[in-house]
Amino acid sequence: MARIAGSDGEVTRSEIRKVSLALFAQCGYAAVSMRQIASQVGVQASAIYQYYPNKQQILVSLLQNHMDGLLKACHDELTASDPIERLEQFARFHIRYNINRPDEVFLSYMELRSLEPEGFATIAALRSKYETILKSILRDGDKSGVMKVDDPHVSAMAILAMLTGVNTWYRSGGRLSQKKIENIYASMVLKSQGIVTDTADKEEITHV
Amino acid sequence: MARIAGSDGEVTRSEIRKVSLALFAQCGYAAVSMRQIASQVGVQASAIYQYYPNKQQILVSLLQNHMDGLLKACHDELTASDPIERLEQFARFHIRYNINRPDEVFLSYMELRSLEPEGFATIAALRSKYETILKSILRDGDKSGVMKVDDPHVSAMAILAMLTGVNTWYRSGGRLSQKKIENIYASMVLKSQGIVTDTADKEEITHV
DNA sequence: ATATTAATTTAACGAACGTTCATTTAATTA
DNA sequence: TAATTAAATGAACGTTCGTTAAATTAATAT
Repeated sequence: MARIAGSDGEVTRSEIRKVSLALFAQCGYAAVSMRQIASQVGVQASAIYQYYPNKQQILVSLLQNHMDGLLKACHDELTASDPIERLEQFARFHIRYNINRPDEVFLSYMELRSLEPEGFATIAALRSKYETILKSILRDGDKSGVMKVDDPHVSAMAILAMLTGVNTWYRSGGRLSQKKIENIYASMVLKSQGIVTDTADKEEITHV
Repeated sequence: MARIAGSDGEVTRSEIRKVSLALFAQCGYAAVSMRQIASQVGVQASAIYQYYPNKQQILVSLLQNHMDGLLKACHDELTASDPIERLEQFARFHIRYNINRPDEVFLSYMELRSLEPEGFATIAALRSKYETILKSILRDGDKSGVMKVDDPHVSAMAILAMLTGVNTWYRSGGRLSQKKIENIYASMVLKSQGIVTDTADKEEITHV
């Protein structure tokens, strides 16, 4: 056999992406074989080489794609100029965007180590760009006195870790709605940087 | 050749552990071969089987060991009875303990997926035990009114992710001392749960 | 109808994998 | 000193790995 009736390169390409993403996230890049991917796509391993030059490039392409989408969406959603508002927008955006892309996020944080130097540099630069957005907000908020930021770099890392961590426990259809989760995390992020939210109970705070 | 002059089983065993830990953390469990471990230990691959029945058991043993140590140390350090003090003790302990064991922590969070069902159940139970310690503190603090905890489970996950995240950026000999980092994180954790720290600047908070 | 391009197959490559086994040498015990 | 145990070796097992090459069929363009 050779070409199959009804076969379409674009469909196969996107199937390879979908399957690779799921398998890499579930088993880890190194533990997944080309034959495993091919099998789930419904094709022989050699067919994958029509679309990607090698296994490594599948990973690079997936990560590149994710980071590009993240940066673009973030830029579009951060509309406020006030630092506090911007921080809240960032927190809510990060939760909302990542909670629906658990596999991409997991890959982005876990498989940087599987990248060869060139791909690593590319992806690390994109991540750094994203981190800088948050650091700028924190620096602005601290300078204008509306936040208490001990160290912008540490705060940024702490906030990102906290927000991204939602993917370690959240499963759709669980006890809490995405909106509720977004609210809880946004509130914790603001409070962690010395911003008092207006969710009533203000007397609680003055007991010290 | 066979047995080497001066060879000692206990030394080799601990070398295997040390090397496996470093390699698993750096490359991922699946990407590391028995020959690779053996080579760094200075021995043939077959010699490893004198100490571990298979590759999987090396990983299980490393993770088991780490979680046991973590739980034991945590139990010893959490001496306070006041919820706020206990939360601060927990935050400081988690940072201090984990910051000096980056490889173990990385493994514990990343390679659960590499465990076969039996090992997975064991390690997951230990982790759950640790998480419960933090959840109890948050529940106590919320009930007695000294904290504002939206949801103990979410707060616990958020705090743990935030604290554990320090290992993604901290490198010894960097700009900040471990003590300073501990302070910053402890402060953020307390604030995130509605506790106002006594680091002055209280008027900042009342501006809302 | 024919030629070309797209999509896939089958077969094969050498290398590396985890693991087992029989053997060999060093250290310890009797 | 002889027998036993401890610690390691080297060769080999069948399997799987990523990747390449040539062949084959389907769809499209001429």
